[in-house]
Amino acid sequence: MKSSIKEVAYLAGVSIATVSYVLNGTKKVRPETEKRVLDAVKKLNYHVNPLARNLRKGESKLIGFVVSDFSNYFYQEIALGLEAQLAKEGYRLILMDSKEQKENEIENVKNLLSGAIDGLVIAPTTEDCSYLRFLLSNHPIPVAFVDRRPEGFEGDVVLATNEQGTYDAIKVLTDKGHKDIAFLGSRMDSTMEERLVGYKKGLQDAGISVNANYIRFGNHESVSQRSLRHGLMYNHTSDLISNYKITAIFSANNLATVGVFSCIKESGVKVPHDIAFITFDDSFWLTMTSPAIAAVAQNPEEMGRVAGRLILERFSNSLSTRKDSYQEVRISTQFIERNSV
Amino acid sequence: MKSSIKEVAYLAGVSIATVSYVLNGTKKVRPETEKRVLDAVKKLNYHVNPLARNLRKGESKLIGFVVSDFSNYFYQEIALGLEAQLAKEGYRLILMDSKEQKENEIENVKNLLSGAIDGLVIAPTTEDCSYLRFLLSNHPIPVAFVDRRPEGFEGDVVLATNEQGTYDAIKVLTDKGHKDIAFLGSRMDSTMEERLVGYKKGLQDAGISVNANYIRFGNHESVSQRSLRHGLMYNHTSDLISNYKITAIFSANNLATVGVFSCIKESGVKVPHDIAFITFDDSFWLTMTSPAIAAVAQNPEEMGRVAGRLILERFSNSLSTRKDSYQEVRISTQFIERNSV
DNA sequence: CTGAAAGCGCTTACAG
DNA sequence: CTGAAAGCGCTTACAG
Repeated sequence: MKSSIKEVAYLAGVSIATVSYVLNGTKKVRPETEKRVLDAVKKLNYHVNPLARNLRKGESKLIGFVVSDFSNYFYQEIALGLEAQLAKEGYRLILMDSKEQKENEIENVKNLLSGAIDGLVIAPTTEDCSYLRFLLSNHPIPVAFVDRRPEGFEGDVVLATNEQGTYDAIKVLTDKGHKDIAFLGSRMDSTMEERLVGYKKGLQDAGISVNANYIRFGNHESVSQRSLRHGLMYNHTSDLISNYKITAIFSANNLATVGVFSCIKESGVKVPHDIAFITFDDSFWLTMTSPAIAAVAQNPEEMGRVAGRLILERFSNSLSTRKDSYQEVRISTQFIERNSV
Repeated sequence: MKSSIKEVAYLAGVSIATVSYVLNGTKKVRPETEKRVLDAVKKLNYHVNPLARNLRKGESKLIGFVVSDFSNYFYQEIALGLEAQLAKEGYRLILMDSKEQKENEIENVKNLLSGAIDGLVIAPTTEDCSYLRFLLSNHPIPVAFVDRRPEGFEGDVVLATNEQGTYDAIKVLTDKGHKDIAFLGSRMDSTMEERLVGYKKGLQDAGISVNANYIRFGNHESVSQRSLRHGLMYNHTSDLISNYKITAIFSANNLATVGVFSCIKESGVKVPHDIAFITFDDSFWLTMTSPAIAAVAQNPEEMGRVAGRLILERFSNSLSTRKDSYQEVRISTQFIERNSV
């Protein structure tokens, strides 16, 4: 059933080179000849064999996306933007989930490399990306990172304005007179560090001193949205509510929020009357709760689009070898006011 | 930097055939020879060029997944299960979002076919899949469908137990004495039809007659979770609450629920006191609302896994040409009781 | 146990 | 404007 370029050439009475020229528009061909080729193509319902083209051109038009936790909708939206951006230039996305485990991440990259990919986008599970030095030593493909800045390996990076976003939220709280504001983050990393800086600056600018008891983190373990409901964040929140005189909580990412808000809800604490609440990361469900939850919205889809753009630029500008040109792009966040403050 | 099989052969003092035999274990090779090859491989940090292997073997180890609406977490979880299942056999997933538009779906399939894929999984935007007949006529690859049964094209299908799941939920309501139960679905299709059958049977078995006014649908337009909040479902709910004496609402999918619950919440109706509420499709956020929302949980991850298994079976059994062997697999749903009933 | 050689189906200098 | 031919880097009958 499947026909090859040879059959087309034979049927059209030309060489396979001419068929290729017509199909790719790489050389001028006499209109009459072109028609004969096109007729033969249609008659045989011929399609170029991409496997052969790939080998010949040394490219696959495939980009790998290794994502730290695909069950987190934040990353799903990044994938959405990335896919859309790549599609514009005829590239396609291969998705691999690391499930918050570094070893899976490494395995995924290896797996991707053993297939054929032209570029790599990574949302790393932890900042340590030194393993890439070895893995990529014989694969000169561009790599872009999203959400966390890598250590031990260089590439383009796309991050949110974590510090500013948090600062904005804290300012909303301090403007309303809050002085005892807790900061809860699911786990410490470079991104969380930036948010913490925003928190501290926000307090400082309002003349409030930082209380170390009010700052809590989860652990580096793998955590799913579901298990988080009654996990470490839940306990931290419970402790803060019971034993400290906090009047506001800033939850520094969507994973933490699941545990924090579960606790708030189950404790019968009134939001915002007893405690005001703001979360980093927006989602549609934040309007389904009572009250609706104010949020610092990231723009994950845009982050994905930009990561895609950065990778694609490496192909067109053939900058892929120029290490000095790596870009760090910040995507701005936006405070979304709702009844929880 | 990149070395080829030739260089390995040269360095090891053997033929390229022998290198291939060692690397693939396809033929017995003298241990001593094997060691020389392996040493050369390590020394050169050689990796097989997948592009060449693909051409030679006529496969890409790539499966395309064309998903009707990737912003819907239901499909994201299917992708998760599918990816995991395929990874087990060394296959990788290419993801394409149709954004609820048939034309995008067709474009995605074309795009995928013009690249190299060994199989296709489709969550179709509408049941009409006759376009595949033409597109796949020269691409003899297996196709599996999830979530909706295709019309005009055959393949393996994975569906939830839509009728039974709905029946279970309605029974919970009728057992509690509800007689005026509304059914709201975001749009009519084969899957929704099955749920509607479950609804009607549930009422019938409880000796309650169906009231056509209580059954409402959205339109076939593209709908995002966000825009749905105050869309057609919201209006239907508002109408039902204001003008009919309903005591319970069954929302037949997660998209509808966003609009329905938004309206319930904003209307100040007390759940479950004034109106009991159950939704099809579970999600973590259903416990964040007040009250938590009871749900008929599908198992999208399992649906993805099974779809992957069905595709992989077609490769190993070389059944891909046997049209008569198509399977329809039902993944069971589970009622999850929460305070909304 | 090992190798020479064909061939997967293209694209692209090169020649005319 | 068109074609003969090299070659991308593998795998695999086939021969010995």
